[in-house]
Amino acid sequence: MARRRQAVTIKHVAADAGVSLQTVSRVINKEPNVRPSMQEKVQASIDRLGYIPSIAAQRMSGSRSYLILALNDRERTIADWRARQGSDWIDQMLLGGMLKCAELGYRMIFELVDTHNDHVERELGAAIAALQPDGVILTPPHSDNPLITNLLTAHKIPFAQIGSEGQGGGIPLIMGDQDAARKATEHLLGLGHTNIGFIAGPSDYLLSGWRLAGWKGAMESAGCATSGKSQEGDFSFASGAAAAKILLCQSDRPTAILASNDHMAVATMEVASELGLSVPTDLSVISFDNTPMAIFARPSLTAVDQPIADTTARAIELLISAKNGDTPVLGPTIIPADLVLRDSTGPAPL
Amino acid sequence: MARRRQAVTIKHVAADAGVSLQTVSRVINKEPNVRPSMQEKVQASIDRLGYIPSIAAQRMSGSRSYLILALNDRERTIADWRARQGSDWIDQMLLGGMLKCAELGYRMIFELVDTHNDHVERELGAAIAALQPDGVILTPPHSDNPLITNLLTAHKIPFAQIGSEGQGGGIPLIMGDQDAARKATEHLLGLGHTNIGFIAGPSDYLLSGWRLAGWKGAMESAGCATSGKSQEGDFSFASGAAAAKILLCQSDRPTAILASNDHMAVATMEVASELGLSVPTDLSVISFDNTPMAIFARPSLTAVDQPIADTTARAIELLISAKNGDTPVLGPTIIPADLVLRDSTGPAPL
DNA sequence: TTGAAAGCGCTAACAC
DNA sequence: GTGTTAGCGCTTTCAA
Repeated sequence: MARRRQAVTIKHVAADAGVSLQTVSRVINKEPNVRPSMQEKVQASIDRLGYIPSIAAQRMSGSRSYLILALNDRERTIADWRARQGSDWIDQMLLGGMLKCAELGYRMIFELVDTHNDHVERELGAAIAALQPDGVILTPPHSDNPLITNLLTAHKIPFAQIGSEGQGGGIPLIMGDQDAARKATEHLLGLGHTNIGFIAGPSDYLLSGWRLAGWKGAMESAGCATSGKSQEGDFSFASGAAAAKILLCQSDRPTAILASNDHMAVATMEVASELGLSVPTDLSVISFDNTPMAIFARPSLTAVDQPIADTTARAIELLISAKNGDTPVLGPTIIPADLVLRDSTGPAPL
Repeated sequence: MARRRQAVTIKHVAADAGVSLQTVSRVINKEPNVRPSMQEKVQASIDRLGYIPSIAAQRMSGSRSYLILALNDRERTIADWRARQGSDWIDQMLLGGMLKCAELGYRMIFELVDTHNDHVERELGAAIAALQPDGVILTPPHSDNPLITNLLTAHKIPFAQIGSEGQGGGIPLIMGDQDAARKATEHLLGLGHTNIGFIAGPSDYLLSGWRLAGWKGAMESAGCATSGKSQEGDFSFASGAAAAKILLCQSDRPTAILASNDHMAVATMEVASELGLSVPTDLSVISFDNTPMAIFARPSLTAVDQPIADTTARAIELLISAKNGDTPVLGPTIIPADLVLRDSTGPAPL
């Protein structure tokens, strides 16, 4: 295969504009100290020749690769893809991240890593060596993995930690779980519910705690009891069903349940149906995440949306700012989550 | 920001192993004419130092970037993402493509292009100049777009055309639509159905024709009538409902319908329900694509799976072979599609 | 404000 | 079979 050469290089532009390579480089990188007339002349040549810099060459000589690496857990991601159940986490990251990258002249590359073992360091190290990304986006459950955060810190590569409060020294972003849980609970309170159950996520996810706190806070502010009204699941359908069964078989049965993800909410509706309860007449249900499952459930689920796209987009912006040496934002960036109203919620039964 | 240097370069390895750069390069690239003892010694240094070549440097000097570009239609992809209805085309491409790339030492980068206007050339040209990909994967509806295929041909970049018979000079891959349609129809015939309706996709999609031909072929082989039993939709829910209404209001109503995608199949079930027909007792329904919607539909849909992951993986293999100068496969590569049995099909009513 | 020179990490081409 | 040399396209450093 023939040696491949760039069609139009910086040399062509320089020759065309009658200036040095360096001046063209300055124009490309929007550096100061270029006379406007020069800048215009060079830009005209660039446009005329349709010149686009090679990112490989930029990376070779300069300090940037114009590449952002997004890391996801290998096992979970592949399992979701194979299940074809419409878990759209990756799509939403792509939606927010790719478009924002494109806007800023960057590209996003996905990489899967094994969180469970020590391969992480080798795998991530290889990706860093091969690509030299300008920034890395970490996602749960490894946003706070010290093996990863230490490695990135050592390499001086800025990184965003989605769903983390930023212990690792990166840029933390969280999705307003606590506020959203409060909002969802308040919505139910507004519908007249006072006995509202909660199905929590596993405690090793930080967001499980945030969601729980939001529900608890809203309940307590309204003077409603929370004791004995919450059960922990592990995000799976089975665990949701088990939790729902416990809550719904109590003598003082809740008239509404807030479940920490869509799977557990669907399970709750199924259990309700088995018990002869209809949703939303006898029981209102609200879920978290708003994956496609929430739309397709019958009745469709009122859900707290997870603003993955917005969060990823913001992560990209902050990463590039950090790379540019801008002063970092203090504290975690919170992306607010909306409540999407559908058919699984209604007024409390009399 | 400090100038970033590679931690371990080919030089370090060469020094460590006491050989020339070139020898290390030969080992990395698995070139012949390296004495086994040399190869082992160098490999030992590589392993010990944890050396990984920089793809930017490889691209700069050599003829490969180790990057594969996957092109998708901007408008449709973004619309799907925003709808959050679980269309998992991109996920499946990622599943098949990313894993295969990783296996072969490549990376996959996604890019969205506007198919509708002449921006394509500018957009794609820019992506090519910036990334210099070793191969490009084209997806419907622009697998045969001459603006794109000509540009790639001119740049001598190998490209795969998914869902195309290969008019553009690329590597064509198709997903066995015709065979699958035949299989699906035969499945219905096997259940005793003889009056089987078909809802076609829009005629500007090549695969619409293939699916239609498969149904027609199976019907004719079985001696069943096809005239008046097919209606064209445009893949939307509304068009599916309209087509189903026409088919199901005929005096000689079909006992089974094969719809060219999941949306139109769900619409068909809804229309059946309105007409007081129950699925699958009175009417069997089979869909194409097997997106998450097919799982969540009630009853769940028996569907022809679209093997996007397998197809993408194969495309990567063929692209890299082409890049290596291997002799191309003749004719389109056909990836067989399976029929996934669920609850929307049953024996023909008596 | 602009230009010239050096070099990033690697491979192709050629010499030995 | 192995080493040497000359770049790839760009930015950095330094000089003018």
